[in-house]
Amino acid sequence: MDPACSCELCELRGLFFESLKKEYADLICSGKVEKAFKQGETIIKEGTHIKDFVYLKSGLVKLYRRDDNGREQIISIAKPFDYVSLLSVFSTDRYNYSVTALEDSVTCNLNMDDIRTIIKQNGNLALNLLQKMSVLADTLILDSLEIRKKHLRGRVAFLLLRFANEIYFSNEFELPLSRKEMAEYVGMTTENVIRSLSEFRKDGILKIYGKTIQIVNMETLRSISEFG
Amino acid sequence: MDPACSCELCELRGLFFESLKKEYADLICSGKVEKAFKQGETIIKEGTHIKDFVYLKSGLVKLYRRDDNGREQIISIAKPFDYVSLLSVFSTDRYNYSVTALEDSVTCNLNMDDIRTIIKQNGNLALNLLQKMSVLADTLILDSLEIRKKHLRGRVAFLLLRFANEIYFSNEFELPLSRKEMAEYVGMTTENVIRSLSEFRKDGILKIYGKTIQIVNMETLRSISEFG
DNA sequence: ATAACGATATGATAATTATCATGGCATGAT
DNA sequence: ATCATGCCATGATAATTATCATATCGTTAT
Repeated sequence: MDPACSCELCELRGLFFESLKKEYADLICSGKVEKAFKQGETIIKEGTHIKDFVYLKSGLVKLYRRDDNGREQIISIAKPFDYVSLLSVFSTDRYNYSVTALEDSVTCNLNMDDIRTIIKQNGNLALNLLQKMSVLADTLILDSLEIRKKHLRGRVAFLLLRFANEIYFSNEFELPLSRKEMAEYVGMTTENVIRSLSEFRKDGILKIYGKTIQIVNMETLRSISEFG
Repeated sequence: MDPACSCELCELRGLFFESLKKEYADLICSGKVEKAFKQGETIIKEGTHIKDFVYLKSGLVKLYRRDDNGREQIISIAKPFDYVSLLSVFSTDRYNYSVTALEDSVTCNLNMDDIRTIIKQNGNLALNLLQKMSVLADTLILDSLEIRKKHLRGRVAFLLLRFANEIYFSNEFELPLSRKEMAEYVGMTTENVIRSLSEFRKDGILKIYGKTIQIVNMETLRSISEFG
């Protein structure tokens, strides 16, 4: 094995390498490129030719599209272990969304041709990928339906709960999104995101210090998210 | 080859069998079950254990979820060649949506364990499935974003165009959905679907005879869908 | 035949949400 | 320093959409 290849130590290796024989793992590993991105930097640009299979080692990124009027629509927030390029990567040769870093992030890029070659010879990897892609697609679709059926306050509550419980695992966190981006995520206007946050603050559900949010009353927030 | 197995003649065989060696194709083929459903019948019920890999030979079906308030949300309309169970099938052991027939339909059900076994030994099939799943997921997500950014009239126009141009390939067709179901698909109320249709009729864009729709002015409908 | 029901349809009104205007407060550029 | 710019914030108003009430029509059950 290539001694310069540290994939065996990578905290993500299980996702990929658990299903691969050593020789294949080495091929992937030696072909990989790690890239670091600062907050705000573009990782993938919509319309770009797909060459790499990208996953996120650390940080936080947003996937989004720009519509005809130049407005952005955020598709999802991806955290480490998520396969950033997974959706488009097998369906087309160009990305149909962009990805930018919400926090300083590190990606690991694997060569797409290598991946294809290995899949053809390795059924376990294929099943593994099918499963991950299936989970991802399911999640995105269910989230989308979930958000759609809520009122504005419920959408903002939903987002805050997501950050608290599934990303930062804390009642207090710094929002990685601007108010505008939150609006782009849940399909409402910036003003109404701000208004909802202000109302939550006035009702004693949150404390807000700029981008830092402290959830004071998790239960109420939860019931607003479910319907209130 | 099993002489009773007519998969070689199936119009769908290309989707599956083009990537399989004969021996595997025979295994799949002899394990398949074809099922016929009348309009309105349930094909898959949310929460049910997944045993089969289902695809649609003929007809038209809706995929939908029931939310906590008992309301239905339609995820998509699937037409022949679509892999009805594709989304959940690799991610979980239970369906998280239901499928019912909008028209008389025939499905072909393959044994999921067989599929898994064969994928492990057949990389081309795996890549083929990955690609199809990727396309499907992409489409669902982009459609969802597309619908979300439109006003109500635009959503109804979008739906009508979809039926005319991608399903029935005609300016005149019989709606496979009730007004209520159209509303559940695009996230609006039944009354407003009806109102939009009535307005299109008054404006001379459509002729409506119950469930039969004739699109008189395709261009106007298209511009309403895009934004108007 | 008649009653009951669900789908279609329309209007009036209420609720929700977007848009527009304005101002404060940071931050970075000149 | 001050200027411009991009968030954040709030209020007033307009637009959009949902809800409620009511009626018709067709179908099915009795």
